Amino acid sequence: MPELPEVETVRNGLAPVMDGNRIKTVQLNRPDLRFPFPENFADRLSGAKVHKTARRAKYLLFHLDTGETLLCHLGMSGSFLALKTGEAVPPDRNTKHDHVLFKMSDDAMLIYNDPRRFGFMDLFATDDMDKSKFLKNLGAEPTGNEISATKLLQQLSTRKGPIKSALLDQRIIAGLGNIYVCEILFRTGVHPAMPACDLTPKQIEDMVDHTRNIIREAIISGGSSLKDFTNADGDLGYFQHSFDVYGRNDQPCRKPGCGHIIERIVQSGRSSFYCPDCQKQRLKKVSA
DNA sequence: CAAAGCTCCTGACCGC
DNA sequence: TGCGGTCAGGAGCTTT
Repeated sequence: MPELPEVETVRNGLAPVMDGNRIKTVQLNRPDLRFPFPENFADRLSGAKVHKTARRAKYLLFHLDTGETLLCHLGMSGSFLALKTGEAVPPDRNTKHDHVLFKMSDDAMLIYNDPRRFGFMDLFATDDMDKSKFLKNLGAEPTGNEISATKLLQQLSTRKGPIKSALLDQRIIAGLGNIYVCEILFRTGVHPAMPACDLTPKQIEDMVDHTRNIIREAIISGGSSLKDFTNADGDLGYFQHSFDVYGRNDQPCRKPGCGHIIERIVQSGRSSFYCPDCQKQRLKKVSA
Protein backbone atom coordinates (compact mmCIF):
# COMPACT_ATOMS: atom_id res chain seq x y z
CA MET A 1 0.00 0.00 0.00
CA PRO A 2 1.34 3.41 -0.80
CA GLU A 3 2.85 5.27 2.11
CA LEU A 4 4.71 8.54 1.99
CA PRO A 5 7.78 7.25 0.10
CA GLU A 6 5.59 5.59 -2.52
CA VAL A 7 3.53 8.75 -2.91
CA GLU A 8 6.72 10.77 -3.27
CA THR A 9 7.86 8.33 -5.94
CA VAL A 10 4.57 8.76 -7.76
CA ARG A 11 4.96 12.51 -7.52
CA ASN A 12 8.44 12.31 -8.97
CA GLY A 13 7.10 10.27 -11.85
CA LEU A 14 4.08 12.46 -12.49
CA ALA A 15 5.69 15.88 -12.23
CA PRO A 16 7.51 15.71 -15.60
CA VAL A 17 4.33 14.55 -17.33
CA MET A 18 1.98 16.99 -15.63
CA ASP A 19 3.82 20.20 -14.75
CA GLY A 20 3.16 22.85 -17.35
CA ASN A 21 0.73 20.57 -19.14
CA ARG A 22 -2.92 21.40 -19.61
CA ILE A 23 -5.84 19.12 -18.81
CA LYS A 24 -8.05 18.94 -21.87
CA THR A 25 -10.86 16.76 -20.56
CA VAL A 26 -11.56 14.52 -17.60
CA GLN A 27 -13.53 11.29 -17.94
CA LEU A 28 -15.19 10.04 -14.76
CA ASN A 29 -16.27 6.43 -14.97
CA ARG A 30 -18.22 6.49 -11.72
CA PRO A 31 -19.61 9.12 -9.35
CA ASP A 32 -17.40 8.30 -6.40
CA LEU A 33 -14.37 6.59 -4.98
CA ARG A 34 -14.34 6.45 -1.22
CA PHE A 35 -16.23 9.77 -1.31
CA PRO A 36 -18.25 11.34 -4.11
CA PHE A 37 -16.22 13.45 -6.50
CA PRO A 38 -16.58 17.20 -5.87
CA GLU A 39 -19.32 19.15 -7.64
CA ASN A 40 -18.61 19.69 -11.35
CA PHE A 41 -15.30 17.94 -10.91
CA ALA A 42 -14.59 17.30 -14.59
CA ASP A 43 -15.69 20.77 -15.69
CA ARG A 44 -13.58 22.53 -13.11
CA LEU A 45 -10.52 20.61 -14.24
CA SER A 46 -11.05 20.87 -17.97
CA GLY A 47 -8.79 23.50 -19.47
CA ALA A 48 -6.75 23.90 -16.30
CA LYS A 49 -3.00 24.02 -16.57
CA VAL A 50 -1.00 22.15 -13.96
CA HIS A 51 1.30 24.63 -12.35
CA LYS A 52 3.04 22.22 -9.99
CA THR A 53 2.73 18.65 -8.75
CA ALA A 54 3.40 18.47 -5.02
CA ARG A 55 2.92 16.23 -2.01
CA ARG A 56 1.86 16.64 1.60
CA ALA A 57 1.92 13.53 3.80
CA LYS A 58 0.34 10.84 1.61
CA TYR A 59 -1.59 13.35 -0.48
CA LEU A 60 -0.71 14.25 -4.04
CA LEU A 61 -1.43 17.89 -4.85
CA PHE A 62 -1.77 19.36 -8.31
CA HIS A 63 -1.74 23.14 -8.17
CA LEU A 64 -3.68 24.51 -11.11
CA ASP A 65 -3.69 27.86 -12.88
CA THR A 66 -7.43 28.15 -12.19
CA GLY A 67 -6.66 28.98 -8.58
CA GLU A 68 -7.72 25.54 -7.46
CA THR A 69 -5.73 22.56 -6.23
CA LEU A 70 -6.54 18.94 -7.01
CA LEU A 71 -5.89 16.63 -4.08
CA CYS A 72 -5.54 12.87 -4.56
CA HIS A 73 -5.17 10.14 -2.00
CA LEU A 74 -4.28 6.69 -3.29
CA GLY A 75 -5.87 4.84 -0.39
CA MET A 76 -4.78 1.23 -0.28
CA SER A 77 -4.82 0.26 -3.90
CA GLY A 78 -4.81 3.42 -6.00
CA SER A 79 -2.28 3.88 -8.78
CA PHE A 80 -1.65 6.15 -11.72
CA LEU A 81 -0.75 5.08 -15.21
CA ALA A 82 0.89 7.80 -17.24
CA LEU A 83 0.73 7.46 -21.01
CA LYS A 84 2.93 9.77 -23.01
CA THR A 85 1.80 11.55 -26.15
CA GLY A 86 0.81 9.02 -28.77
CA GLU A 87 1.03 6.09 -26.38
CA ALA A 88 -2.01 3.81 -26.37
CA VAL A 89 -3.56 2.00 -23.45
CA PRO A 90 -1.81 -1.38 -23.25
CA PRO A 91 -4.08 -3.95 -24.94
CA ASP A 92 -3.78 -6.39 -22.03
CA ARG A 93 -4.68 -3.82 -19.41
CA ASN A 94 -7.45 -4.61 -16.98
CA THR A 95 -9.48 -1.43 -17.20
CA LYS A 96 -12.20 -2.56 -14.82
CA HIS A 97 -11.03 -0.23 -12.09
CA ASP A 98 -9.90 2.69 -14.25
CA HIS A 99 -12.07 5.31 -12.58
CA VAL A 100 -10.66 8.62 -13.79
CA LEU A 101 -8.98 9.52 -17.08
CA PHE A 102 -7.16 12.84 -17.38
CA LYS A 103 -6.67 13.63 -21.05
CA MET A 104 -3.96 16.21 -21.51
CA SER A 105 -3.70 18.81 -24.24
CA ASP A 106 -0.59 17.16 -25.68
CA ASP A 107 -2.55 13.88 -25.86
CA ALA A 108 -0.71 12.42 -22.92
CA MET A 109 -3.09 10.68 -20.55
CA LEU A 110 -3.20 9.94 -16.87
CA ILE A 111 -5.34 7.04 -15.69
CA TYR A 112 -6.34 6.59 -12.07
CA ASN A 113 -7.00 2.95 -11.16
CA ASP A 114 -8.19 1.82 -7.75
CA PRO A 115 -9.70 -1.66 -7.21
CA ARG A 116 -10.64 -1.15 -3.56
CA ARG A 117 -11.65 2.47 -3.94
CA PHE A 118 -10.17 3.57 -0.65
CA GLY A 119 -8.67 6.48 -2.50
CA PHE A 120 -10.38 9.82 -3.03
CA MET A 121 -9.98 13.18 -4.73
CA ASP A 122 -10.86 16.69 -3.73
CA LEU A 123 -10.73 20.09 -5.37
CA PHE A 124 -10.51 23.37 -3.49
CA ALA A 125 -9.25 26.93 -3.81
CA THR A 126 -5.49 26.91 -3.39
CA ASP A 127 -5.80 29.91 -1.08
CA ASP A 128 -8.00 27.82 1.21
CA MET A 129 -5.67 24.86 1.27
CA ASP A 130 -4.98 25.26 4.97
CA LYS A 131 -8.70 24.90 5.60
CA SER A 132 -8.97 21.53 3.86
CA LYS A 133 -10.20 18.94 6.31
CA PHE A 134 -7.66 16.56 4.86
CA LEU A 135 -4.70 18.85 5.40
CA LYS A 136 -5.47 21.13 8.30
CA ASN A 137 -4.64 18.76 11.14
CA LEU A 138 -1.54 17.16 9.67
CA GLY A 139 1.61 17.06 11.74
CA ALA A 140 5.22 17.39 10.68
CA GLU A 141 6.65 15.86 7.53
CA PRO A 142 9.02 13.04 8.49
CA THR A 143 11.36 13.74 5.58
CA GLY A 144 13.65 16.41 6.90
CA ASN A 145 14.24 18.75 9.78
CA GLU A 146 10.57 19.39 10.35
CA ILE A 147 10.32 16.66 12.95
CA SER A 148 12.11 17.41 16.16
CA ALA A 149 12.71 15.29 19.22
CA THR A 150 11.71 18.16 21.49
CA LYS A 151 8.34 18.57 19.85
CA LEU A 152 7.74 14.83 19.68
CA LEU A 153 8.65 14.37 23.31
CA GLN A 154 6.05 16.94 24.23
CA GLN A 155 3.41 15.42 21.96
CA LEU A 156 3.95 11.91 23.26
CA SER A 157 4.00 12.94 26.91
CA THR A 158 0.21 12.97 27.10
CA ARG A 159 -0.36 9.74 25.21
CA LYS A 160 -0.82 6.68 27.32
CA GLY A 161 -1.72 4.50 24.37
CA PRO A 162 0.83 2.36 22.52
CA ILE A 163 3.63 4.10 20.63
CA LYS A 164 2.51 2.20 17.54
CA SER A 165 -0.81 4.07 17.49
CA ALA A 166 0.81 7.41 18.23
CA LEU A 167 3.15 7.10 15.26
CA LEU A 168 0.23 6.21 13.01
CA ASP A 169 -1.58 9.37 14.15
CA GLN A 170 -1.21 11.77 11.22
CA ARG A 171 -1.56 14.76 13.54
CA ILE A 172 1.77 13.90 15.13
CA ILE A 173 3.88 12.83 12.15
CA ALA A 174 2.19 13.08 8.78
CA GLY A 175 2.70 10.30 6.28
CA LEU A 176 3.77 7.28 8.30
CA GLY A 177 1.78 4.11 7.74
CA ASN A 178 1.75 0.65 9.21
CA ILE A 179 4.82 -0.62 7.38
CA TYR A 180 7.21 2.19 8.17
CA VAL A 181 6.04 2.49 11.77
CA CYS A 182 6.92 -1.17 12.29
CA GLU A 183 10.34 -0.58 10.74
CA ILE A 184 10.98 2.57 12.77
CA LEU A 185 10.14 0.83 16.04
CA PHE A 186 12.37 -2.10 15.14
CA ARG A 187 15.32 0.10 14.40
CA THR A 188 14.72 2.11 17.55
CA GLY A 189 14.45 -1.07 19.60
CA VAL A 190 11.09 -0.15 21.08
CA HIS A 191 8.21 -2.59 21.53
CA PRO A 192 5.09 -1.48 19.63
CA ALA A 193 2.94 -1.82 22.75
CA MET A 194 5.09 0.50 24.83
CA PRO A 195 3.00 3.41 26.16
CA ALA A 196 4.03 6.45 24.12
CA CYS A 197 4.52 8.60 27.22
CA ASP A 198 7.00 6.10 28.63
CA LEU A 199 9.63 6.48 25.93
CA THR A 200 12.79 8.13 27.24
CA PRO A 201 14.07 11.36 25.65
CA LYS A 202 16.99 9.35 24.29
CA GLN A 203 14.65 6.84 22.66
CA ILE A 204 12.65 9.65 21.10
CA GLU A 205 15.82 11.26 19.77
CA ASP A 206 16.85 7.95 18.23
CA MET A 207 13.39 7.43 16.86
CA VAL A 208 13.45 10.78 15.08
CA ASP A 209 16.80 9.93 13.49
CA HIS A 210 15.62 6.50 12.39
CA THR A 211 12.40 7.95 11.01
CA ARG A 212 14.28 10.42 8.83
CA ASN A 213 16.68 7.74 7.65
CA ILE A 214 14.09 5.07 6.92
CA ILE A 215 11.89 7.45 4.96
CA ARG A 216 14.87 8.83 3.07
CA GLU A 217 16.13 5.35 2.21
CA ALA A 218 12.68 4.32 1.02
CA ILE A 219 12.35 7.38 -1.21
CA ILE A 220 15.76 6.66 -2.71
CA SER A 221 14.74 3.05 -3.23
CA GLY A 222 11.54 4.19 -4.90
CA GLY A 223 13.49 6.57 -7.07
CA SER A 224 15.64 3.75 -8.35
CA SER A 225 12.53 1.77 -9.23
CA LEU A 226 11.25 4.80 -11.09
CA LYS A 227 13.34 3.96 -14.12
CA ASP A 228 11.09 0.95 -14.55
CA PHE A 229 8.33 3.47 -14.84
CA THR A 230 9.93 5.37 -17.67
CA ASN A 231 11.12 2.27 -19.49
CA ALA A 232 8.34 -0.18 -19.07
CA ASP A 233 4.65 -0.10 -18.38
CA GLY A 234 4.35 3.31 -16.82
CA ASP A 235 2.57 2.00 -13.79
CA LEU A 236 3.20 4.36 -10.93
CA GLY A 237 1.97 2.12 -8.18
CA TYR A 238 4.09 0.54 -5.54
CA PHE A 239 7.64 -0.60 -5.53
CA GLN A 240 9.41 -3.48 -3.90
CA HIS A 241 11.35 -2.66 -0.84
CA SER A 242 12.91 -4.95 1.69
CA PHE A 243 11.77 -4.70 5.26
CA ASP A 244 13.33 -5.92 8.49
CA VAL A 245 10.13 -6.86 10.27
CA TYR A 246 7.03 -5.95 8.28
CA GLY A 247 5.41 -9.12 6.96
CA ARG A 248 8.25 -11.25 8.34
CA ASN A 249 6.48 -13.02 11.20
CA ASP A 250 7.84 -16.52 11.91
CA GLN A 251 11.08 -15.61 10.16
CA PRO A 252 14.40 -14.93 11.89
CA CYS A 253 15.40 -11.39 12.87
CA ARG A 254 17.92 -9.96 10.45
CA LYS A 255 19.97 -8.16 13.06
CA PRO A 256 23.38 -9.80 13.02
CA GLY A 257 23.71 -12.30 15.85
CA CYS A 258 20.05 -12.11 16.83
CA GLY A 259 18.01 -14.59 14.86
CA HIS A 260 15.02 -14.52 17.19
CA ILE A 261 11.74 -15.18 15.45
CA ILE A 262 9.75 -12.12 14.38
CA GLU A 263 6.33 -12.01 16.00
CA ARG A 264 3.04 -10.54 14.88
CA ILE A 265 0.48 -9.00 17.19
CA VAL A 266 -2.70 -7.09 16.42
CA GLN A 267 -3.15 -3.58 17.81
CA SER A 268 -6.34 -1.65 17.08
CA GLY A 269 -7.07 -4.13 14.35
CA ARG A 270 -3.71 -3.65 12.66
CA SER A 271 -0.78 -5.99 12.43
CA SER A 272 2.41 -5.10 14.22
CA PHE A 273 5.60 -7.01 13.54
CA TYR A 274 8.52 -6.92 15.92
CA CYS A 275 11.52 -8.84 17.20
CA PRO A 276 10.88 -9.98 20.79
CA ASP A 277 14.60 -9.70 21.55
CA CYS A 278 15.50 -6.40 19.86
CA GLN A 279 12.25 -4.79 21.01
CA LYS A 280 11.69 -6.05 24.51
CA GLN A 281 8.40 -5.30 26.16
CA ARG A 282 9.12 -3.41 29.32
CA LEU A 283 8.46 -5.70 32.23
CA LYS A 284 5.56 -4.60 34.33
CA LYS A 285 6.45 -4.14 37.95
CA VAL A 286 4.33 -6.37 40.13
CA SER A 287 3.64 -4.90 43.51
CA ALA A 288 4.15 -7.44 46.25
C1' DC B 1 -8.31 16.05 24.74
C1' DA B 2 -7.31 10.80 24.13
C1' DA B 3 -8.69 6.48 22.55
C1' DA B 4 -11.37 2.97 20.64
C1' DG B 5 -14.75 1.30 17.37
C1' DC B 6 -16.95 1.60 12.88
C1' DT B 7 -16.92 2.04 8.00
C1' DC B 8 -15.73 1.96 3.25
C1' DC B 9 -13.98 -2.04 -0.65
C1' DT B 10 -12.30 -6.05 -3.36
C1' DG B 11 -8.44 -9.18 -4.42
C1' DA B 12 -5.96 -12.77 -2.38
C1' DC B 13 -5.98 -16.65 0.18
C1' DC B 14 -7.71 -20.81 2.62
C1' DG B 15 -10.41 -24.91 3.66
C1' DC B 16 -13.71 -27.93 1.97
C1' DT C 1 -13.62 -25.87 -10.02
C1' DG C 2 -16.31 -23.22 -7.10
C1' DC C 3 -17.98 -21.34 -2.94
C1' DG C 4 -18.10 -19.11 1.49
C1' DG C 5 -15.35 -17.06 5.04
C1' DT C 6 -11.52 -14.18 6.55
C1' DC C 7 -8.14 -10.70 6.16
C1' DA C 8 -5.72 -6.34 4.93
C1' DG C 9 -5.67 -1.44 5.95
C1' DG C 10 -5.93 4.89 5.75
C1' DA C 11 -8.38 8.01 7.77
C1' DG C 12 -12.71 10.50 8.66
C1' DC C 13 -16.33 10.12 11.67
C1' DT C 14 -18.74 8.84 15.90
C1' DT C 15 -18.88 7.48 20.53
C1' DT C 16 -17.08 6.92 25.09
